[in-house]
Amino acid sequence: MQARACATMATIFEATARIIERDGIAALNTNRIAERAGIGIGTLYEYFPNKNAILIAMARQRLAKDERLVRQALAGAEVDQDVSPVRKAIRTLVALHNDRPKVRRAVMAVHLANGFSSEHAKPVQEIAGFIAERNARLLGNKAPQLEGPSLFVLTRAVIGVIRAAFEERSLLPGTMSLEDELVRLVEAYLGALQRTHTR
Amino acid sequence: MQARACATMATIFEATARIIERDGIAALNTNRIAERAGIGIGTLYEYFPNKNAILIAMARQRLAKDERLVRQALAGAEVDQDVSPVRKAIRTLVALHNDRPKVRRAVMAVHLANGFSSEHAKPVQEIAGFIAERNARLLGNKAPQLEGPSLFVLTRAVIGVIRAAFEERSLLPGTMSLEDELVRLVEAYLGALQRTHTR
Amino acid sequence: MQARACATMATIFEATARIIERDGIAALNTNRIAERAGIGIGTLYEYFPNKNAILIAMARQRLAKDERLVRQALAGAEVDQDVSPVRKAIRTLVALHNDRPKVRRAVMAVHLANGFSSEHAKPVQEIAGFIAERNARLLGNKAPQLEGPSLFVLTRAVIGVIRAAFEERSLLPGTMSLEDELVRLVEAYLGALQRTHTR
Amino acid sequence: MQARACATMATIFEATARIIERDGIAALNTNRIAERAGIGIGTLYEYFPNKNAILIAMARQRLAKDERLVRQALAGAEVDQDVSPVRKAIRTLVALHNDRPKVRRAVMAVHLANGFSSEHAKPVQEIAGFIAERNARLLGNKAPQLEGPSLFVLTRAVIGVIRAAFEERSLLPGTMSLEDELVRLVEAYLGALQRTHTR
DNA sequence: GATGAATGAGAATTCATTCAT
DNA sequence: GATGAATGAATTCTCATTCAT
Repeated sequence: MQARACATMATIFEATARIIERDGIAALNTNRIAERAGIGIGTLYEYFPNKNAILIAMARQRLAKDERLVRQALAGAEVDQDVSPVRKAIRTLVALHNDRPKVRRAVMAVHLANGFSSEHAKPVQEIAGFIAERNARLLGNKAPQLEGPSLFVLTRAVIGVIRAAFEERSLLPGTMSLEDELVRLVEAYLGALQRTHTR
Repeated sequence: MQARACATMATIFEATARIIERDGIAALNTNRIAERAGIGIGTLYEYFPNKNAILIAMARQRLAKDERLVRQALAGAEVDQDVSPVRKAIRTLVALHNDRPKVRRAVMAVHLANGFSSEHAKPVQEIAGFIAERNARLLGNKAPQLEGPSLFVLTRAVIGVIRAAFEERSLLPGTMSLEDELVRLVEAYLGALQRTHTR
Repeated sequence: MQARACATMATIFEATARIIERDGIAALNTNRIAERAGIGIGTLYEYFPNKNAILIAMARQRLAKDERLVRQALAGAEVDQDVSPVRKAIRTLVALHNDRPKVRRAVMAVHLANGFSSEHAKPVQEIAGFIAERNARLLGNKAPQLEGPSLFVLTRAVIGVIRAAFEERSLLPGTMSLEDELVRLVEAYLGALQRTHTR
Repeated sequence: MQARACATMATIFEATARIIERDGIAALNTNRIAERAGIGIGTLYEYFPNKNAILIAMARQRLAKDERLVRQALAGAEVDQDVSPVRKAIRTLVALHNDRPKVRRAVMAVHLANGFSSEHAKPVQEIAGFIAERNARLLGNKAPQLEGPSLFVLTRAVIGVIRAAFEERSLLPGTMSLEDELVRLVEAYLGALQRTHTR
């Protein structure tokens, strides 16, 4: 019963994603979702109170996945010392945006438009916290103080760049240089913070 | 006749802006715009082929204004040596986002959703170019090479942060710290670039 | 469910017919149809993709009825030898045009304007085929060769006259003479054909 | 001034015809006519009280031309004895329908829909009258009595066939057989009439 | 729990026509 | 006599949502 419900929801999500990918978000409507999902329109409303709720649920699912994968990547970075955790995190973040980018964009736009914008930064905030903590451990009190405004700026800068890279269909996403420059940006900023703090 | 047409367009823009501010973009429809603008619905369609076109025109007007003001600010920075051009540019950019933020957000979202995303970065690109040039002048060949990926990353990081600050209704926009941290971000990145380049 | 759907479609047809009869085709619009049919406008669009489709469906229904009735009449003519099959067919055809002539005219005009003009001649073609076959049976190889151009000319002449009689609101439709003259026209032409053929 | 007015009207007619030919009658609207005619919309309303009036005037102009040309053809037939007047008339009639058939169809449909259907048969009526008279002259009282119902049937049969040939985009219009069969139809009918009358 | 026919408020857009210049 | 900006009634059609089965 619970499993059944989850399966139905997954079907609804998949149908929605496919419509967005093929025909754009403007062509998305509840009847179409139900049809493609192979369920009755009434059933759809059994699972979601309204159309928007579907999109928002999708966005949240995605953000949760982001968080999960980023955590995993950082945990892996602990072990695998070849790559810096910053680079690892950024690489994961870029990869996440590569997964069904059109759907991601559309779904996030709705999520945002509905005022849940703060939820967006959570996964990145996660990383930042982790890195700050790690730095504290390694550098002691010489660690950059990552909090409040600086935390905000760093995290939003990173997501801002990644999002722009995908939205503007620039050629960057495929390149290594996007990752390189983002790493540079983060490390430069962290360095600057640290210098201020130490002084 | 030309002046008249411009006035009508301005009226339409103003009506649209007011509706967005009061009732949100979901409540925006052409009949309402015409009504609030005090013109016939037919007249509205004499000026714009469809609803979307109004929003896109507004976004473009806004971006043009951004560019103009940023240029002015940078020109002023030449004279007034108290404030660094980077800070001056960032201050202007933040100020621009403070002007009717709800309208800006809505209008830009449509502009973006219609595939004009590349136009968004133009004003910031402008600044970056100016600063790069200035640096080249002052530092000679030690100046950071601002182009391609690094130009992209820097500009999108800045807009990303500013946009997030407004969209997430954080308290930053009012504070000095947003500006401070952005300046730090930009200068740190430029510094890092320069170091790489020189080495 | 199937029966229900048919009933709804019949209701829509009836409402449409009544509006055409009372106020003319210019006054016909989907909202009015739905209103008179006692259904929601949305329901109407559940059954027909657009306004035109309703009119075209009506025309087709009518043409199907024509064919059915003409077939019946010809079948009856086999038995009842008092009246020639030509006269019987023409009588039926005239009668069919007498049934809601205003609706018929309007509906057929749309059908025609949408490029389905070839469907119009089907019922008459039917008769022609029947008569040609009968003649062949009775007269053997002396029967007039009714095919290609001559079939076209004969059938369109008959419908042309009947349509004109109704469209021009002439007094003929009520009279016996319309029928008499049409019979004369058909028999004269068939005779001429036969003579050419025999010679 | 008078000449000027006629020229403007001709321009309006030509613009209307072109729009009908290119985009169909559904795409015809007064603003477009004015634009294509290179005149102001206000000017158009100086010449015609409303949109329909334009189409009706065009239909009438065309019918007048029909009549003129048919008269000329018949007059010519008096002299040139090689071709029967019936054939000559039919040939002219077919030729007339070949001239901008799409425009003719559209314009006549409107003319008809506005209740001027009786005007349609005038040119053909003309011919019929001429032929009847000629027959009377040649055959004396043995001539077929062409009047009332028989006149109606003969004339409408001919136009019905020609119109169908063009509307159904049959291949006939190019062929000789259309003309041949029409001549056969008319002569057969006239012959039948004469036989009845004589008996 | 599933269904899907029915709904109707509401949105975009058109276009014949007017009238002040 | 010409113009064309302005008009707004009217129309088509969409789609989120409901509710009886």
